[in-house]
Amino acid sequence: MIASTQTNHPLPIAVKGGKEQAPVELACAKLKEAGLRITQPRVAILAALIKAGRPTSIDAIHGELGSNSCDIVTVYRCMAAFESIGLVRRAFLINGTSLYEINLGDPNRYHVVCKQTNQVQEIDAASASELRRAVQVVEDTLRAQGYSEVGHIVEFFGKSPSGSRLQSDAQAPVVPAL
Amino acid sequence: MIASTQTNHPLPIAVKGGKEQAPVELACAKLKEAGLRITQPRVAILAALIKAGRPTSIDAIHGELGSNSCDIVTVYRCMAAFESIGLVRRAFLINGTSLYEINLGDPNRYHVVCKQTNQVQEIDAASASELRRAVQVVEDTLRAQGYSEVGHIVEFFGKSPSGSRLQSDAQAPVVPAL
DNA sequence: CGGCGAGTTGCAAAAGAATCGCTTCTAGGC
DNA sequence: GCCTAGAAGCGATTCTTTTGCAACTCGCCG
Repeated sequence: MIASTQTNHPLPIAVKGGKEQAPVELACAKLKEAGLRITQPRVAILAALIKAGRPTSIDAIHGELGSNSCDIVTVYRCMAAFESIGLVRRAFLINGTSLYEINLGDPNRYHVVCKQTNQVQEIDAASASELRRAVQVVEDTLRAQGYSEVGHIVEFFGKSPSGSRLQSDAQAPVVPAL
Repeated sequence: MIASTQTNHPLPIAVKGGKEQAPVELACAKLKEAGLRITQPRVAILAALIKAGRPTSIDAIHGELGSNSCDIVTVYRCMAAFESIGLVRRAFLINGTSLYEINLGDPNRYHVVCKQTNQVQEIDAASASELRRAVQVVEDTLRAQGYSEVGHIVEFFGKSPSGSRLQSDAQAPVVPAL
């Protein structure tokens, strides 16, 4: 069950603006739109993703779901499904593992990941948009060259000043991103 | 350039041109410079990397070394060592595995990887330099924010027009890397 | 020019991340 | 309410990368 945080859909907030819908509902709408079923595990996973609000590991999401959660394999499969319909975006760590972030339609986000804590922070808007533009140029060029289904990975890494302070902590304490 | 400073060798090929040093020698010089030993496996690996001239998988490099080669674990360890001193650059595939490319001092390269064949192609110079600039802006900003050891990953993916033609071939056979 | 020792390698085994096969379950259309 | 294709559960597996430890060797020193 998903508790009282989200009422049984008489659409309390949704209808209001006609446009602003509870994020989970919006995500579910996208699921349906893509012909995927809205199942209890999927809703829980989406809720966890939305609640996290930042790139999160499969393992962390699975953990977040609590003891009554679904199998971790299901999380893997859901993420793959979500990614294929663009409901989530993937971010990469230097070790090759990936994090997932909900995508409800906003423009691409770019992150910097602390080498020590794996804490994720967003790149400032100005730099990000310049980056977005440069990436756009490349992708357009590639499409012009005949490439299809063009995509990209962009990640930044560094020792964050706050990360250094926390470096004794094995895992980021302030931000349980992982 | 540095030719005269290191004539301590019989200089087999190197002397010939008088200025162009064999890449392998250059790489070995970098090894020594970093305080790492120049061993037979390392030389072989570097030679393979240089011969490849493009991002190559650990497995492929190991295979390239032939039957009299070193253990694949050694290739892993050497790559880690080489990367830590900047002798190689790492590129990433969507599946999280990585490729390694020799770095003898030239500016950062960016690639597009075919989703079907894993064929790697370089991004055209114009786009690449624009990208480089945008990345530079971000990294400078991060350093200004207190980040250290800043680095990044940038990869592009897509179905290449040639890749579609070759899609039955498991591994890229023809591939003019650039 | 032979010995010594820290750095390297080899081999076996382990650790992880992600995937697969197959059975059972269920969302949601009829 | 019934039915079935899609989804979830669970165990086992694949594949990449890492680790532990003994043996080896590069290259500095006497």
